[in-house]
Amino acid sequence: MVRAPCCEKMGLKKGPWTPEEDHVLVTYIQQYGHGNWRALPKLAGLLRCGKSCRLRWTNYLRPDIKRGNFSREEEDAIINLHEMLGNRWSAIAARLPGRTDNEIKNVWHTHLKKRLKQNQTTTSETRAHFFSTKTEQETEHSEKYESLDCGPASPPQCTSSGTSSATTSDNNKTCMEFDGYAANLPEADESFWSEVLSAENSDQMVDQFQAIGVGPADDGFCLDMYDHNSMDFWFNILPGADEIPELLLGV
DNA sequence: AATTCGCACAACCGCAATGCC
DNA sequence: AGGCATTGCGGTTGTGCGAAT
Repeated sequence: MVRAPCCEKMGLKKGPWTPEEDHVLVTYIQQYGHGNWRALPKLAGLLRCGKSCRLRWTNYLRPDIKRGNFSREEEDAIINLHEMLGNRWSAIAARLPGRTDNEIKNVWHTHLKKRLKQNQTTTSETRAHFFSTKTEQETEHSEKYESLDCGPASPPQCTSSGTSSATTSDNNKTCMEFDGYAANLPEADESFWSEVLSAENSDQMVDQFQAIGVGPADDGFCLDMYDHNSMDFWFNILPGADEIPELLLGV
């Protein structure tokens, strides 16, 4: 048995709020606060359900709400937070003063998803270029990459469609999701760096790692390369390399 | 000028979490 | 501890409006 929507109760109004209703709600809350949302509409003389009043207040009428377009900084923040938190809109909103979860959700679905998709297309072109120019040996490597335990990933908690991110660390491997697939990559420990340094094109690779501030600890760089924990990170470094190091292939 | 289409945003719905008795 | 009421949250829908045809 499905619970009937609260507003189906006799006489309760649905749909867009009128300025008069807004005025009544704001005046009441300013005067008495909103102790009990369920009781509020009756006390304020509104023909709305408490849920509708709460939503109207939290998403639109609250005095601390910042109206108007999102700045580029805010959009970037949403994208970053979404990468970290997933669709936890209220958690994202908590980090963006004056913005509501509903507003952020709308902006995400109308603007940011598209923006992300465009960026992703650019990245995919880079990847396509990388794989189209690979040598025979690299082909072998990329086949290995493609044959990693890369079954479709379980529904990603913190990734949006098509994006990538590191998820868990397990058995000394870091699991990465990449366009819906998961790959286990090794931890970047000392042996990782010794393999990098002994690779044929080590100078080139080390240059590229160092360019982004990542490298072996004794070279004065941080070891925590999984701060850069997306496949974009790897593809940004690797296009210039002659081959993908075995380590990155999880071999 | 009329109609269609797509976008943006407000509002709703249902489930989950939390609080209270 | 269990049941009910309330609140919070995320997904989805409805509506208004401007652009395109």
